[in-house]
Amino acid sequence: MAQFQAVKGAKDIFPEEIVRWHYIEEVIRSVTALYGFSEVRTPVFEYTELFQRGIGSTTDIVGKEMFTFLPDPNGRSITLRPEMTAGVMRAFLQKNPGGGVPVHKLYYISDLFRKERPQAGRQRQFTQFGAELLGVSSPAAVVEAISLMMQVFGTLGLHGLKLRINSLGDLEDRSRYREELRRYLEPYRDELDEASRERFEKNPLRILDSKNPAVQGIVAGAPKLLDCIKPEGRAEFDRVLGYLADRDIAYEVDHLLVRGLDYYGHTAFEVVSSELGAQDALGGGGRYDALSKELGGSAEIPAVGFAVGMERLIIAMEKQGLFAALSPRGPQVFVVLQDAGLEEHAMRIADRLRRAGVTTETDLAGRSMKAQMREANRLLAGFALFVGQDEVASGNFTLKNLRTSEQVTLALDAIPGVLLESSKL
RNA sequence: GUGAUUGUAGCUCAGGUGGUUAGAGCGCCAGGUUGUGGCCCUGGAGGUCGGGGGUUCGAGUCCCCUCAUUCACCCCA
Repeated sequence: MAQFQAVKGAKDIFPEEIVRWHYIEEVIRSVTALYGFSEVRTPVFEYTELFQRGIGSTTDIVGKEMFTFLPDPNGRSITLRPEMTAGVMRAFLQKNPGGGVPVHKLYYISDLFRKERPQAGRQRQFTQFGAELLGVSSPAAVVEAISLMMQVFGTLGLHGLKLRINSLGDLEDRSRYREELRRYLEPYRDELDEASRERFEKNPLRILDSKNPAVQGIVAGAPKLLDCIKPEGRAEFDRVLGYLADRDIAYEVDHLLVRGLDYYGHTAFEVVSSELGAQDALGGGGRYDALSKELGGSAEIPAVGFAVGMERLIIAMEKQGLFAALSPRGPQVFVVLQDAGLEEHAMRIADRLRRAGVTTETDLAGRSMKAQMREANRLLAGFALFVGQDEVASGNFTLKNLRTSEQVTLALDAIPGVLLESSKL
């Protein structure tokens, strides 16, 4: 029988890599705290309609990438969450049905599921760190979200990132622009690729971010979305840009940036890294004021948020050598026993050391002393404690410092103190 | 869903035009040191050559199918 493998697009994470996750998570928790964000956890699945309404039924995510199933024959269709924003908004609305609540600042580090073909920086189960600011979407709020995201990157030591930003305007602006774009593209219709021709009908804005060089050439001369935005919207966007400049956050206005999810409006942004290969977006976000009503909320709740791909973050950090300082920590002591007959003594001693707060490893496989010493070395143990007939009889034990190779003989009671003292250095 | 790529020991990989018992490095185990690691030396274990079918006297090598991997497209974090 063939051995089982992890499901396509799903990854196991072992201790060597977990230390990286812990490190990044720690940074995220401390930086979000600086900005007053608190963690939120929502269910991994939601009713399918939530995503259809929230993300938009014409998007690829909803159209072909969701893991959807029926829990029982007559049950409602359920979907493993492909993103977090819709779920967080749903949770918020469910908790605060009447609205009229103060601003909420929430962050999450959560697993998501998308049925895509895996490739570099893309998995079917993946993790996003993200933050949502609910109740305001003022220029100050937008900049707070962006600056939180950038500060996380900065604290992690990432460099060479590019922040791209654009305004998508409101619904009216966009429909006006849609027509203008169609008028511009009409003459080039035959030169567009098949996908773009289809988008011409359904969602012409998405032609803008095509990767096809021929299409990019055509699109380069297209009218700009920003020019179709009403003066108020334009003024707000300029304030966002002003605040960013004030904060020394470098950005680049990208007229071709249109986010793929339907709920975005006004300011949208993304951060790309050249370390990532084809899937170069490290994070992205924007305002989504329209989402709350789309999900049945009684009032429109202004909101801004962003999401960052954790696996991509790890790839980029790895490429920049930012994990070098993460040194593995071994046990403070390894209890080495002379022969298997002393196992009981060794276990008792290990127990005593652990109760005293000393991280302790011991041989569990009844192996030779040489093998035990090798194991101690492999585990990067600080000390070896020898347990033999003589020690048990006399109550005095040999403790060897595995860095310096120095040995001392000590009464058992003195050992925890020595070990705890030495690990402070 | 489409295209390409790769699949040989636990890991990283060698194995011109098909030819006898399939190799290396690292790792693992043991010994050299009958109570002592890291270095060194010696030895050992470990392989349905992804799976199935075919061509052939003979297939790791050639052909077909299949599964899996990786990268890219689509799209997105």
